[in-house]
Amino acid sequence: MAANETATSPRRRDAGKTRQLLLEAALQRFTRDGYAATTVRDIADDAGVNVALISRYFKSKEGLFEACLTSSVDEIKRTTGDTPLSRTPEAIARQIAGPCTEGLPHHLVLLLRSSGDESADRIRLDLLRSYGQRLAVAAGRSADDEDILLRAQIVLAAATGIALMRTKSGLEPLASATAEDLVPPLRDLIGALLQKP
Amino acid sequence: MAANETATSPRRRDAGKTRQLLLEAALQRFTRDGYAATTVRDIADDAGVNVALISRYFKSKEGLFEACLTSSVDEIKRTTGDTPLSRTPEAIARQIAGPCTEGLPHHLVLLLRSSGDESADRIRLDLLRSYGQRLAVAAGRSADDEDILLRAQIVLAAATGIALMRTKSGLEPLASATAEDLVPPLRDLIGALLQKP
DNA sequence: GTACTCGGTAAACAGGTGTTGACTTAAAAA
DNA sequence: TTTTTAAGTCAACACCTGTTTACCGAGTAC
Repeated sequence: MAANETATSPRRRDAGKTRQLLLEAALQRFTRDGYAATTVRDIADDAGVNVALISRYFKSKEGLFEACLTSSVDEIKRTTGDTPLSRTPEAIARQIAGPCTEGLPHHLVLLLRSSGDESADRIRLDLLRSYGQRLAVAAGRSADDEDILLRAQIVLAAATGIALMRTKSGLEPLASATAEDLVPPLRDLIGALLQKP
Repeated sequence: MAANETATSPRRRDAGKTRQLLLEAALQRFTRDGYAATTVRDIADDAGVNVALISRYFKSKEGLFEACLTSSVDEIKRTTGDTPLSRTPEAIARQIAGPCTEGLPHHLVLLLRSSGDESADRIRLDLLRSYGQRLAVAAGRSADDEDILLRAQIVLAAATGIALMRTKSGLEPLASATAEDLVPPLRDLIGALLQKP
């Protein structure tokens, strides 16, 4: 059933609103199932709107996917701000350990999805690169240091893998571990990779 | 062009051989592009055989995918043997740091792919679970210790994420890092997660 | 009221998907 | 050789994919 439908309100006509409904539904589907496994009819049904509106508002399925990507990038930037990341491994760990249906883990998983499209790949790569640099800076190092940059990217990749494994595999105890369970090991992981020796 | 074709040999009829050709082509495709993005015609073309033979030898696309999964599981077991894993973080790191087109990283990426089929999911989950346990044992702990099991699974998830990021994102310097580059940070990562305090 | 705008709908489209069945033909058995 | 077996081929199938087109009708301006 559509997310916003109620018996009393048959949903007034509002292009902006339905555009956003489509975007949210697409974000969920693309993140959970990937690009190829998701059909435009799935997305439209989830959003409770007509399929043709995807082509109208986003030009194509790929256009919708790109919109999801940039929307995700924007929200990451909005959430974490322009300021450098929290400096302590503890704080970084806490971000990664968040619920995997929202927040950073969710966005990281989407960033791994690929439509095969070139411009989408560029968006994805740009964010990963900048996020890696900020992670290096947060560790109190220069982003020019190739070694620490590699280590920061390993942290990023590890966080993504953990998020993916948590949501998709059902591997226990990892899948249903709470943030409290995850923070201590993640703190160790981040500390070992980024802390100055 | 087909992997085995040469000008001199028009390939003799051999059910076992073509079955294996299909399996190898499917492994590559499924691992690189995922289940939904891969067509049976792609696989058949790569293998240089007729599409209909997929249905004949593996019953369906899903059957072929399952065959890939169990084949991958078998090879992991064959490679790492029944004996516990190497005990040192260094040795484990070296496995994870291997080339991402073969060996453990390759297999781990395939294990993340999903066809949505239930029995395939079970195969995947069984291997992940057992591999996590062996990792815990290799760390010199009991597999019953919930905390160390969680940490072992985090190592597994991290290794998978790294393999995926290396092959799919093109994020530098991670994407083209050599094993020598990767082993030191990975040794730190594994040591921090699994070493006794 | 009428005319216009534009968000929304329905049906069809062209092409690609996995799968099937009848056929051919190479190789082994008689 | 002839017969028999089974590996491989071909063409069609029913369905699903993303996308487009023509149409409907609620809300607004006149």
